Amino acid sequence: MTSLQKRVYEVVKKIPRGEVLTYKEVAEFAEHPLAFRAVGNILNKNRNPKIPCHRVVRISGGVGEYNKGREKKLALLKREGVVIKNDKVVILK
DNA sequence: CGTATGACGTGCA
DNA sequence: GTGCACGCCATAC
Repeated sequence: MTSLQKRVYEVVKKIPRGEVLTYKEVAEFAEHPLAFRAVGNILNKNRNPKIPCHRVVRISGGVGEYNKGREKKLALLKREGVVIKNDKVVILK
């Protein structure tokens, strides 16, 4: 269990329902701004249901991948109130 | 220890 | 808007 992994889990765990963070944001919050690549890896290997990893999307708004399938991720996000436009997450700034 | 791969991002043609 | 090359970090072999 690396510290990065711990931080990533902490951050992702704190994502409010109906909101999403980008891999880059998660990396920033985890104090490893350049490790967004590793963030994806960590989340991919993660099988902990306490981690809402489906709330982590691409910076371009794309939903990205998911260990249970992109469609599943989309469905979960929609169900939680996230607005999806043309298979892309609408990130309001 | 070097290489390859992956839930990614950026830059450029 | 699309496609491709490169860079980044962690993990698997």
